[in-house]
Amino acid sequence: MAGRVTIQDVAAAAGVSPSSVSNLLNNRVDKMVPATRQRIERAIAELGYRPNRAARQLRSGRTQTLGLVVPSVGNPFWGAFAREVEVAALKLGGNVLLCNSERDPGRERRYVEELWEDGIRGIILCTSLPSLDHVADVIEDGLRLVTFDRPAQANDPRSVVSISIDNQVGGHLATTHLIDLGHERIAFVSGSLRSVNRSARYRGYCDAIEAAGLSVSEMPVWTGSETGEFGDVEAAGFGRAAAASLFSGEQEPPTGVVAVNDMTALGFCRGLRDAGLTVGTDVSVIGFDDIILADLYDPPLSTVRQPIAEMAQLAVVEASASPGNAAEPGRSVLLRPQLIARRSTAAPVGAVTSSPA
Amino acid sequence: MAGRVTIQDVAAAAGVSPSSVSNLLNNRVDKMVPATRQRIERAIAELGYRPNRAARQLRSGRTQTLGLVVPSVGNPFWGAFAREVEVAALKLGGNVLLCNSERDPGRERRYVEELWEDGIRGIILCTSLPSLDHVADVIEDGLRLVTFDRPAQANDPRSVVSISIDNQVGGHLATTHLIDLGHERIAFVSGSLRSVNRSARYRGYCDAIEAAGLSVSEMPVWTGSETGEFGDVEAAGFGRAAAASLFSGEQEPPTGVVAVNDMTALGFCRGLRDAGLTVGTDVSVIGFDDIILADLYDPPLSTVRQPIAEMAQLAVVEASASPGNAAEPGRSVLLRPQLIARRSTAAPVGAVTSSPA
DNA sequence: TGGATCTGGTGCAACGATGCACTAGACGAT
DNA sequence: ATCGTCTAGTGCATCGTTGCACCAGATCCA
Repeated sequence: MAGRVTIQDVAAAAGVSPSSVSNLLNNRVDKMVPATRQRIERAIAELGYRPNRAARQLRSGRTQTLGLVVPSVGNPFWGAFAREVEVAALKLGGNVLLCNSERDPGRERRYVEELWEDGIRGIILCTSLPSLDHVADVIEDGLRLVTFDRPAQANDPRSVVSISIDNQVGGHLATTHLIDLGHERIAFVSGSLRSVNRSARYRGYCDAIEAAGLSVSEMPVWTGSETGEFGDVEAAGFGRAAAASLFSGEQEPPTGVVAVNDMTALGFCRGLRDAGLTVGTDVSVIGFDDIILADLYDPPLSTVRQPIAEMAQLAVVEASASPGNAAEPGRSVLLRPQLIARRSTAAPVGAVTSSPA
Repeated sequence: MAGRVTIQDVAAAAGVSPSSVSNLLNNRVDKMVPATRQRIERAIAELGYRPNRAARQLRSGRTQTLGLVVPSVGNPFWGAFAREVEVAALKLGGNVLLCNSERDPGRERRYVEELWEDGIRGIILCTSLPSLDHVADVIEDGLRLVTFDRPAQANDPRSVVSISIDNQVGGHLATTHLIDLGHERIAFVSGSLRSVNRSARYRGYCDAIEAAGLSVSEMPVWTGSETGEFGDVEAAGFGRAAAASLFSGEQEPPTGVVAVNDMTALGFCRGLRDAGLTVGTDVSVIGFDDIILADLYDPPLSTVRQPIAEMAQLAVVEASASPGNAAEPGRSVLLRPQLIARRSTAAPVGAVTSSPA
């Protein structure tokens, strides 16, 4: 039967006290003669001893388990991220408790509090809310909170670590890509912009538009209703609705579209097809995230890739940081996104860059 | 500061012993006068008491945390399932520890053992391996193992509960759909068939083919290399390779294709496009699972849907079953899959059912 | 040689909840 | 009054680990 060997058994086998075994286990080896250490290590190996987590946590108040709060692992982007987080945690000997917030601030708060009360001291919170007020109490109590996909805000609690790509650069990258291809009427499509990263992407879009000598005010920007749903599952629906709206004939339609993420972009593509248009030929579409389906789509979707594995690794390290370096300041890490050009973007019909007469 | 109130505090506040509080907490209320019970409940509410999980687990050996072992949450199907599992666990007051096996039997075993040794007594294992030998020890020790997406096998340990759709029916459904549309040359595309559910889907395919008076031996069946990779990420690559192979001109190509899952189907569609063919017009393709992208794809992918939410709910209930009803036998639950016809399937060109004259 | 200092380790009381074995007191039967 | 029985609730040892406070023995210095 597994899980039966205790620290006492190891101590007896090695001819030392349980305290010494504990000392070894907790790296208090400075005062221990090498021979003793080896005896204990031998005993541990021979008995196949594994410390009891519950006892450890009860006594020390610490745990190797991380909390991961994502909007929904049902969304391919978050699923991919969750996987990388688990991989990274495994490397550090930790586990991951999975929570789906459905982007509901109330659920976010409840999860964070519950995890905290269960003794979990490190949480990776994937939220795009501008404020962290709803979890401020717990942070003050000592929670190591790492936010992902949400750049730091001025009034965030000091200890918070933020990991994100530079969304403004990403938005710029996507938009410039379309401009370089020759597009001059470029739409921006998103659900509500009340999220930090979305508005940053939008800012990057605006910058690029202006830098090209175009005027944002003349561009078709579709941001759903400001008060509407925020879900990830709904993102595709948004995109579809946006396409229907922008190509309804009420205004001059765009030749290029920057979507706030791949799900929205995919939905937009579907909407284009509904309207009898062809993606990549009639209209260029670029997304954001590079989810697995982007490359599978027909046509393969151009997008801005987030370095998910690297970010997950960073997040796990920060969330696992030993409380020893308690003075460690909060900070913000912005990684650089990467443009992935595929077939959903091309020169606009009749553009200068297309085949010569 | 949260998590500070102990059972002693509650006992003191209610004027009873800690034992009585514990009795209430553990539903040993048969011997307790209602007034006492109410006093305790009041105290709990007023102090905001929450039992310490670690202490509980240490003492009782029980925990509310479930282990979930999926091939990879990066795969949209597993991501969607994981989400539903978490939702169901939440309803029962439980948590979910996430593990990605990458379909590696060694990792599966290590995860299961580790979870067991950490005191977790219920695990939902998403595996397609024909044998459960690699985790038999732990099951014997008392683990409540629920397998998902893997129908029970004759020599499975008795206590194992299996939850799955009826894959054979699913394969039959998909194939019959194509036959009904008029197809007579129907391929089956899969990675290795060394998995229980895939071979069941294949059996359903065979049944349907034979039932239609056609001959399986004349059908193009593509199953990758029997010894090849098994991954979910690779599934799309398989599909693409299969399309390249089946339309290389070496043999008469199929007009309809049954893919073993949606990722493979999507990859196949991409392969068709590589070959200059149009999905739904030149070739009909049907997948399996109904992942979120199936409906977004161009054209929307016909598929066989698994009732994920219902299955997740069932799995969680079984994995959380109190050890009280220890005599409860293992069993197998097969849910019925549902055909979702979309635009990737249509009558074959020149078929009787197409436009007359 | 006595006392200070250092080294390598041990003793033990927690951490917070559990649940078996027990009992104080009420009640009934004789 | 004595004894049994029942009810409602309590005492206490225990789960496995931790880490502070302590200590025996060796070494050093005057």
